[in-house]
Amino acid sequence: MTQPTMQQVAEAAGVSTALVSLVMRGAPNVSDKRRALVLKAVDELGYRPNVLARNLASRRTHTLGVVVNDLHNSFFAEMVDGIQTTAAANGYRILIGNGQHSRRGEADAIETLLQLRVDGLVLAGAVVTEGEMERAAKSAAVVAIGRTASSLEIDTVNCDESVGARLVIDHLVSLGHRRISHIDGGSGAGAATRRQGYEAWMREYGLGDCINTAGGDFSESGGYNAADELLTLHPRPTAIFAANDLSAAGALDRVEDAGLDVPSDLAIVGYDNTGLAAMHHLSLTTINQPRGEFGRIATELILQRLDDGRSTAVHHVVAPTLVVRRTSGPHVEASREGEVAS
Amino acid sequence: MTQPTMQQVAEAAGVSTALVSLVMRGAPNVSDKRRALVLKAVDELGYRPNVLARNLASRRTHTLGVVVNDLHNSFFAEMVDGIQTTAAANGYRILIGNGQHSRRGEADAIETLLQLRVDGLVLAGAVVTEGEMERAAKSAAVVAIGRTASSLEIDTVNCDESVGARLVIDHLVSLGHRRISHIDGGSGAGAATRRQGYEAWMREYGLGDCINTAGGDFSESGGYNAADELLTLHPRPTAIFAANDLSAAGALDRVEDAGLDVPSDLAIVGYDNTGLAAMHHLSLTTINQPRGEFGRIATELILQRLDDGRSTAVHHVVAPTLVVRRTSGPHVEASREGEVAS
DNA sequence: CGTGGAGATGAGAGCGCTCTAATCCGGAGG
DNA sequence: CCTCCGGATTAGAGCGCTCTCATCTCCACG
Repeated sequence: MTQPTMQQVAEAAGVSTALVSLVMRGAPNVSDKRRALVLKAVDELGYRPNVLARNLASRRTHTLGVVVNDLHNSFFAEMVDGIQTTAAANGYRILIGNGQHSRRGEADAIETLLQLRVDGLVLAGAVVTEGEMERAAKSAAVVAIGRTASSLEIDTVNCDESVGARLVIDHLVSLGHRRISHIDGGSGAGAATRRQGYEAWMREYGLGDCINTAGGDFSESGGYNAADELLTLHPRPTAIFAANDLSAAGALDRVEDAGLDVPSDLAIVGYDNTGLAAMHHLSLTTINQPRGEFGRIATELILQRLDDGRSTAVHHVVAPTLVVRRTSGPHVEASREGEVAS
Repeated sequence: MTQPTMQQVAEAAGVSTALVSLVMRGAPNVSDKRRALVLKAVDELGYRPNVLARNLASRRTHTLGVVVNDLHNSFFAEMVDGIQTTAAANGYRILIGNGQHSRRGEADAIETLLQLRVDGLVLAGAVVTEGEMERAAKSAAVVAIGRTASSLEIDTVNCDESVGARLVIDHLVSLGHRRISHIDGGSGAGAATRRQGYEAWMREYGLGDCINTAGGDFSESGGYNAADELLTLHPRPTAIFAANDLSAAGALDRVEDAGLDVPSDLAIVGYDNTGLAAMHHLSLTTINQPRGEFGRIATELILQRLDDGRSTAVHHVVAPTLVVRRTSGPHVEASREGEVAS
């Protein structure tokens, strides 16, 4: 279990440890002869550099820490892909810390990563306080995805939720909808901005009177209950804009239970473009956030601080896009006429 | 950006670095007076122990590496929770490496973690070769989840797929089904054992004649196409056992497109009990694997090697359970009678 | 054949911590 | 008041590597 050291490799190859170090780091000024000698020894001994010692001595880990708020949320997976790809392309490795969905867990993960002396830290959907982020920023380059930060030391990457809301309203209005209700995300991350965007764009279209928000909590059952509430309205809304896909799915359930047809009786639009939305079964119109892009940009921001020495904060805002699927369609007055006729 | 060291803390507190070290590690034989002195200095300087140096000096990292094959698969999230909880309870922290769904990515992640000198390594759904696992086992305690290993150095944790298949067949047969078809997972992990279990238990019930497998690939569209194929059979199967939830969802789609009712015309059972299956909209009967349990057991196996010095391999097999939801119900001959009547 | 200089190699001092062995200290016991 | 003892404290030698200099090679050039 005890591993060979650079010292042993040096002895086996008949050179100095400094030379072995150079070879291991791929330095250019090493003769082919010695390089071969060293590599042979490395191979025979099964030598594996001790990153701990290396990092300690070089005061640089070339490692980025990624703290995800919740591993269960597949939203983060693509983000991590983007981070990992960009990091690898620049000679950095990544280490993932799991926030376990709590502020405490997140703080622990950050601490662990900082103790390991990561060069940079990507906080994805972090719920820790800004103070904790600033504290972290004293030891590493920090970028937060999906939240704001006012410190000069912290960069951010966000999606323009207002644009997202606008895309939804634009889409629905162009389909002839006017009574567009919203199912919000309660106190969840991003819920407030989405709701504000909804209200702002409704007013922009002169539909201030039609603004109507039912309380949700980003969950399926929350969406179900909110839809239940919306269905009792007179006149009934012709479209529902849910704050995320899961609650849209819940709403869809409730609406279909009521015997209404989606989208002809009622259109439903979600948010996030999760795997769920793409399922044939649901085929939900939704807003897509470029998650891989988030990761890529976040990583680049860190690299700028690390390698280019930038020291002012950059706040990146990315525009979301609309993905049209089955659950949205032209407004049809059928159901209302039906009511009148009966 | 440069961080305070133990040296500085010692000076500030007017004690030796050795004493600071003792305080940081919570040693018992330190007077309250000095301890307070040290903690005060730590706090004022914002000192954070350098894990790199600590690990280097102590030759122990108290860190477990977790390599997940694919972060996108939420299957692993619960497993990681189990690992993390158990590890934390025993004074270990975890670091997650992402295999990026490829053998190469996995090998890289393993190498990174080993270079960091993790004490143990949990390979979740790993696709690396056994040789690579054995190589890793030379440097850390290794346990593989969801695959076999013959080395004495490697423990494993697996689910008994045969029992899973049996639970499904038992359930369907007890509901009166006989013509139970299978949608398999092609060459995916676990697909073969699930298919074999299906066939074995069908024979056990004397239903060898009804064995019928349509090729899938663990995907939604694969399930859809397989169901398409199964619906052309005469007589048509009355139940479908899909190798995972996603293909079950695809099958469900196809079956409902055909105007058949689930479960009265055709029952559908999935496998894995993913979040998908739990959705009200699908409400899929499926097989649950105790994922958190996997993680817990895997971690305990590692701790046994690490702290108790076990040196023989242990292969743990866990039993899955059946989760009955909406998509399975008694066999009703209605559709067939309907055909006869027309 | 001597010389200069660029490229290749080596010596050695840390990096920040742990850990062993040695030292210190205060009070119980004589 | 001295001795002794055990807990509290410290000195100092590493852990395995990097990095700065110093040194050594070797060959083109005069």
